[in-house]
Amino acid sequence: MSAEMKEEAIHLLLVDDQEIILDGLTSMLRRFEGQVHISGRAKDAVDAVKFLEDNRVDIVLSDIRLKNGSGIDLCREVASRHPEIAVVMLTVYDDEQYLYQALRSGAKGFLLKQIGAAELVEQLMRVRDGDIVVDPHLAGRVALSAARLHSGEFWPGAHLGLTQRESEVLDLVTKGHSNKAIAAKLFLGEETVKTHLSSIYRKLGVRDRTSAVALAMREAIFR
Amino acid sequence: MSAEMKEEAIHLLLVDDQEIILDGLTSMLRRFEGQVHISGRAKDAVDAVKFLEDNRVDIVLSDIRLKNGSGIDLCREVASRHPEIAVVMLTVYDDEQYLYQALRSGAKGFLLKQIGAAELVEQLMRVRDGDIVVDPHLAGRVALSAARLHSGEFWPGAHLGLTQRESEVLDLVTKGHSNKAIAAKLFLGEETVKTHLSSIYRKLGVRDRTSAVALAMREAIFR
DNA sequence: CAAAGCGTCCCTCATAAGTGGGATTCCACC
DNA sequence: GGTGGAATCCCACTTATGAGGGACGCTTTG
Repeated sequence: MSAEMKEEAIHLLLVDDQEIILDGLTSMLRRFEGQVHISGRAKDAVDAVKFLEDNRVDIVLSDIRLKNGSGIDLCREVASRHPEIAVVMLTVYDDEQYLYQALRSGAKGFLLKQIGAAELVEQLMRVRDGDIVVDPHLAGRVALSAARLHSGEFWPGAHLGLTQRESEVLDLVTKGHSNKAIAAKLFLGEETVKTHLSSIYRKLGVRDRTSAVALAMREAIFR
Repeated sequence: MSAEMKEEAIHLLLVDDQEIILDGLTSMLRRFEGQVHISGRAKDAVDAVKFLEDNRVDIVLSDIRLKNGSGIDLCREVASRHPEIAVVMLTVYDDEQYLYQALRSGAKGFLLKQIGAAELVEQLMRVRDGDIVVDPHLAGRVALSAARLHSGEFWPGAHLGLTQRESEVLDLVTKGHSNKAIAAKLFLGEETVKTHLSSIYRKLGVRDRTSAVALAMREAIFR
């Protein structure tokens, strides 16, 4: 405890287009004044970048969706202009895709807004110490995905009983390709594609590619 | 001003599963202590209903998405058990569909979380006085929709240049019907359906029904 | 090892889908 | 009173799609 008290407070910039969130964070973090210090608040990416020019900030805590440009854009901007400043995304979107996008854009953390105050501060301190953090609620799911990807046993649509190959085919169908084009892309005969499609229709309980696409997009298997 | 000061403060119950939001609202509304008073906070619909049993509450301010049941459920519950208590939805979902659903379920207001403190308090006072309020950001759009519906000049897909008939056809295609089935449903010849489809493809810039469906669903024209 | 599942390819056949013409009526707008 | 778009229908033609078979090699699994 005393070891941590010696360290300087983390300087934060809060970025969110909703005042409620800014207020909420401020009031949450007030209880941890020794550990975190709110340097400033911004309502969009432009304001945020401007603020970083002439203020000390260790971590930018930003929502994903902002008014002028997304938090993802902000990540890239900060990563290129101020590589020493970490950006942590704080969002309601409990979505793996967003997480991956954020991390690829240089985010050092991805937390959900349902996080508690103490936990938030703890994660911020870990980021300050060089860690990359992921919200515990997402971490489990992500690890599972990663494990499945590693062993090659996971692909979109697997939960519907589709094989990997069938998923590849359905994906291309969803993108509007003809059987011939799909065959060319996958280095297959057109007949093979048809065979796969027949299996897909049987498994999905549909009669043609149109319904299959509708189902795939509704269930968010592909987009 | 003095006339308003004479009135009693509005007793609020805040409902949201995110602590940040509860904290944010609390700290926002602290500046308006004479006009609003926070009776309590709840994390889900069950807690909220329980709280209403033995506390004075004038307005329930709730998110749409909660842990146990939605804010919509809460609306119905409160409307039937405590018709004298108004429920106001406060949400990030800037979506007309949610708005309509909430109002049909008895909500007395629909506000977006991006609202400012002063405006929030003003809207709450209007609800207390019997008004039904809609966030100004949504109100314009809603009025436009309503006007278009009234004059019959609005249908899904109109913004892409589709005619009303073409939209009907595309809708049925999206639902997986064949040209023949569509013709039967709309009392048309199959050729007519084909003619419409060709126009649709031209206007959407696609080559077949599969891509048209993908586009329609991606753009959320139909689902 | 045998069975099962997957992935690949092949064939035939029926029909659905899509194109490009042309035609008619109705209605609104200039 | 003409122009043009929308909606309807028709025909001829080409191509894509899907069903129903069968066949072969490969792996996994019991």
